[in-house]
Amino acid sequence: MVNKRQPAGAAVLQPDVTASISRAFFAEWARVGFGTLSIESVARRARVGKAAVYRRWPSKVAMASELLHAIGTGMAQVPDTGSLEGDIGAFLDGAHALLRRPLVRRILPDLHAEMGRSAPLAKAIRTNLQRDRRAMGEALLRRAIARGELRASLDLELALDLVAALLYWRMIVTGLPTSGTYLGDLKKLTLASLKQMGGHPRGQERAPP
Amino acid sequence: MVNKRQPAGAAVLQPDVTASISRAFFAEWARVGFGTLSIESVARRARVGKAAVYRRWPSKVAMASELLHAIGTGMAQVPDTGSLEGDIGAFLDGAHALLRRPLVRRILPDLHAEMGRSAPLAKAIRTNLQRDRRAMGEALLRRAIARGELRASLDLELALDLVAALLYWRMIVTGLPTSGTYLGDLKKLTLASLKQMGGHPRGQERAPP
Amino acid sequence: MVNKRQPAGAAVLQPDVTASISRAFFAEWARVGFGTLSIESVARRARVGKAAVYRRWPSKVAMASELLHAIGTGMAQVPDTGSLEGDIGAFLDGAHALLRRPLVRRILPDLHAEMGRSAPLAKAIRTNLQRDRRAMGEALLRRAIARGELRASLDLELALDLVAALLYWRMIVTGLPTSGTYLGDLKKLTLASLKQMGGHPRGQERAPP
Amino acid sequence: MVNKRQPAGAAVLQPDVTASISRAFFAEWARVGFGTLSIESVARRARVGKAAVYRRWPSKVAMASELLHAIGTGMAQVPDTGSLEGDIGAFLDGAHALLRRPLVRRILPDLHAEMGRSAPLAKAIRTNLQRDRRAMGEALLRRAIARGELRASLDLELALDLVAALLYWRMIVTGLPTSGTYLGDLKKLTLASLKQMGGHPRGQERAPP
DNA sequence: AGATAATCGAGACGGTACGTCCCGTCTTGCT
DNA sequence: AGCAAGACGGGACGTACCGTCTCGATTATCT
Repeated sequence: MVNKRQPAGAAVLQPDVTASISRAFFAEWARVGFGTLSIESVARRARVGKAAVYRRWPSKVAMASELLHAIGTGMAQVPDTGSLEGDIGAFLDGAHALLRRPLVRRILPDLHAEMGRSAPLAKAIRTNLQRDRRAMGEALLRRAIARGELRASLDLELALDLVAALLYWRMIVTGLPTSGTYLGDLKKLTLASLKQMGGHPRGQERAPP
Repeated sequence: MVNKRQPAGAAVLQPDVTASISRAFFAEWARVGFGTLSIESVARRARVGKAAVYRRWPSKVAMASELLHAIGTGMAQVPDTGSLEGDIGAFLDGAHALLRRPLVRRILPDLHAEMGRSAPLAKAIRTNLQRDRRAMGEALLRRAIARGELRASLDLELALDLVAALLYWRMIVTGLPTSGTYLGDLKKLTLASLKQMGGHPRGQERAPP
Repeated sequence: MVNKRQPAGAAVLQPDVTASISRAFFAEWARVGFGTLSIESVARRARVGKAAVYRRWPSKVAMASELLHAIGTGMAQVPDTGSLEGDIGAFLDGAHALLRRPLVRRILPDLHAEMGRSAPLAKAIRTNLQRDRRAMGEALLRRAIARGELRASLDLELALDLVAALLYWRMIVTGLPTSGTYLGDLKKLTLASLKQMGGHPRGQERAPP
Repeated sequence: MVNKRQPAGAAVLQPDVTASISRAFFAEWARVGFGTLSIESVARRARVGKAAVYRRWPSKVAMASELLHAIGTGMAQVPDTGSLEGDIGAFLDGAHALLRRPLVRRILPDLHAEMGRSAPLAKAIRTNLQRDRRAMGEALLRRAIARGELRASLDLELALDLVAALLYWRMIVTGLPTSGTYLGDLKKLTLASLKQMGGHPRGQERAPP
């Protein structure tokens, strides 16, 4: 048995207090935005003293970095359905489901805006979340190339942007609705565009019938 | 004869004060974000009394709406170069130049985040700026259809998203650099993708050589 | 003949505007006190533009000095009834009537307070008003000495203070009421005290019966 | 056993902050007058947040009332030297010393002026300070009557006014200096005047030799 | 009669203070 | 030691006025 006594009267950060703060943090973020977000309001919502928050994280940015990291680790799931069409479909379905959650819709653009302002936050997010997601996307594309579904000459950078950009733009930036067929059409467009990438552009220049 | 007399001794808001406030407003926005932006700091930076600001706009949101509108009106320029390739190139060049400006890079994602929170701001922006830009984009595509460069069956919604989304994603969201060739490759990709839209997807399914 | 032409089309400060401002000035002074008194509120009450006030006086203190001087000149009336008792009675009756006026009750202590703060105001008041009143009091006492009603050896300074101090203290400082008999008793006390001044104090030391 | 527990973690107003505010309050009062006195300047001078002031007193008047009361309680000292001459001398010496203090010279007339304007302040001061001082004065006079030094028939009201009025008038209202002999002469005058009060005025009417 | 210039009201200007609210830090006393 | 409660210095809120300054419109004099 481990004799790991705390130095007499030593208390330990209580996990349920931490969890309560974490929930309150994201709820408040979604409600008022990162800039306006105050530790005090988080503590109030978590029914916790302010000191309990500051004992855990030194700042708002540190709090966001750590909590987002904890969430993000389980998020970059690689599907590998066996075909490019299946992989793209699964990826877009997942992203669609994620971006439909109100909390995410509110927090994501705010996070990107704050990253433009706070270098530490930007670094933390880019190295912890975006890198993983980008690596996952690259793997997906390389598998398709290996299967012969895509040309080896395609521009990976551009292809990755293509896969991610449209859904984000539609759902987060424009705020327009994604009608029943939109997601399906988007899948088709993405697939078709990927397939022609790396080819000779002249081939497509004939006027469509 | 115009009977446009002021009511005797009426003082008038001075244009140079308005201009100074406007400059300070955007500078502060870029610096701290919309949520944290305080009227007091704007007035201080503009070397102006707080009352001079409140005399002009009742709130931060009203201020943003009007000032962005004033800026945005001159922004939705339709190029009409005579060919789809030229139009797309001109549009992306313009957007690229715009998104390279530091002030815009800071403010744009913040604006989108705030629009998700403030319905009045969202409405003002969407009806004043996005509607115009979207209309301009539609006109561009319809001209290309009329010229026979694009199929009449293409999904306009999706096509518009395609044209706008990638550059925004790359420059604003990921924050990654747009290398010398990136913009050119993006133009080619956009053009090729547009041209195949509305066609039978099966035709492109043959494995690339 | 004096060739004192105005430079063609010269306008002149309108007397009724000046009078209206003067009335409003004292009314406002009585209402809020000198420190809180603002030119703006005076102009508002006088239904006059702010500039009309500033065109006449450069400051609040200058305004008070000039207006009080204009009022005070007609105030230091020497009665000369032929006897000390008559003179003292007349003086105290006059002072009593003056200090009963609400405007005076309000303004006088405020003026004294402000004089302790503003050297220019203090100088203006002391040389314009207090000097005259003090001279008048001295003349009154000297006449009584000449008549043999008072000793020549009495201390003029102290005697003057005695005549003025009690009524001011009672009416202005303590704010207690001056009952019907108070003023009469005060006259008797003042008279008796003056008469014994300058004499040998031992004479009065016998115990009262 | 005293059950005076605070409700768990209750914070308590810090006495040194209160003292700092009090000092700053009187200093500012003496500097600019009660009307012009701003809470903000008091807080600034005390190097304290505005909230720390408002946490203690709801208004300027309440602040003045309480602080003056706190000061005034230790002020109404009854000397009781055993003789009227000694008592009067001690009282006037004390008053002289008090009225010589610059802070008092500035604040006192301002306080009286403000009392004419603010009923709550007037009530607070009259019941807390003036009542005590007046009671102390009455006791002094009654002792003298008991000793046979003064007539029982003298008018207490008038006598009290006499004792207090002259020094206040001289030092505060006229602002004239109190030369070396002035205070001594004043004592003699006061004493002599008191002794003759309540007697037959005719007895003193014979012309002084 | 017409020209002219100072005075008039109105009000925008840069400021300061209001009294409230909330921030992040720090202290206190209970568990 | 961890916890809640809350006082602390500080800063922004949006309003109300401050004294200064700038307007057209008015008005009284002088040509």
